[in-house]
Amino acid sequence: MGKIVIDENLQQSIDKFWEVIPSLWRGVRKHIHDQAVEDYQITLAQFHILRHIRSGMDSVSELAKTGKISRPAISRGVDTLVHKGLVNRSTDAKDRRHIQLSLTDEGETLLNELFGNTRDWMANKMITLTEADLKIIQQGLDALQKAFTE
Amino acid sequence: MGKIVIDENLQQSIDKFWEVIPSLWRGVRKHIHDQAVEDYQITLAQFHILRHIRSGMDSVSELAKTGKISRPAISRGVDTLVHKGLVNRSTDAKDRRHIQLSLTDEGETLLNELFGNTRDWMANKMITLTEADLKIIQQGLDALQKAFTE
DNA sequence: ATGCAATAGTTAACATTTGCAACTATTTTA
DNA sequence: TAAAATAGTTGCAAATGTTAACTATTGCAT
Repeated sequence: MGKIVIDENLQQSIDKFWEVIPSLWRGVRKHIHDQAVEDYQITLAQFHILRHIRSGMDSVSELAKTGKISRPAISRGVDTLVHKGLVNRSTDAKDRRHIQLSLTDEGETLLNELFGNTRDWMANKMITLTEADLKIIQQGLDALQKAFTE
Repeated sequence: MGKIVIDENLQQSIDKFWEVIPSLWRGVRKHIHDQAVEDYQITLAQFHILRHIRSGMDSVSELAKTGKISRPAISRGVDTLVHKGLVNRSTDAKDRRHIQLSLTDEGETLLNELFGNTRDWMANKMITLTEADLKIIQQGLDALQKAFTE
């Protein structure tokens, strides 16, 4: 964690990251946001709860920790999703403090549609790229993943 | 904007994007957030306003449009930054409706420190990569940029 | 074994933030 | 030149977040 000598190549990679990723990510989020809000009447925060539940997180505490957001806030978000019929709460026999969260069929469907539409939107943009470009993108993302998840 | 046939390579690139970028970006944001809030007492929203002002946006409307956030919200965010002495407001002689935004020296310094620290943090992670990996990352980001900014 | 600490979740009270609508001031346009 | 559009701010209501307090359950230490 000490002082680092940053060589030119490394510096350029970081610069490029900041040049590309924030605006790209903003665009993706905007697309999802518009879809979620206009077509499905859920907020972006609620969407992220759904997304994380599908990715395997099944407790309020877990969602709060990864979302860097307080438990009460998540608890309320989950509550509205339950009222919308998108999420189920069920008690865990192993640990009766724990309330297991899962998507309803409707929640699953909604998320699949949202992701499907977003994937098509992204594909529409990326269809202009060559096969070689696509390979490079995958390799570049792999390298980033390797660096940032250890 | 019609139906698209998504070939395997394209599909894999999109999958990889979703596998890597959200969690990576969340990590970066968390690092910045912790820095900004704990060391400089500004919120993440305020940080993004500062960042966009430095990148050349000099009006409330412009910030609102790219930030996908209402003008009143930006107006208030700018107001607190002005009170903190990080942003200047000045009237534009060419168009007197327009209030030009700029960073004060203090705002500039704060942003430089924040970015510097974040860059060091990223470099610390990426120092494990080979020169070839770094080149691939740059090329991959270039390709993504090409696809998503038309 | 039992009592104390920790964990999971919710609720209450309060503060912050956001968005919509309305308003002023200025510029564009028809 | 009158009407429409644009830039920015402010008031108010709604949504969202945080801390503190509370219940229920489990883990642990003596």
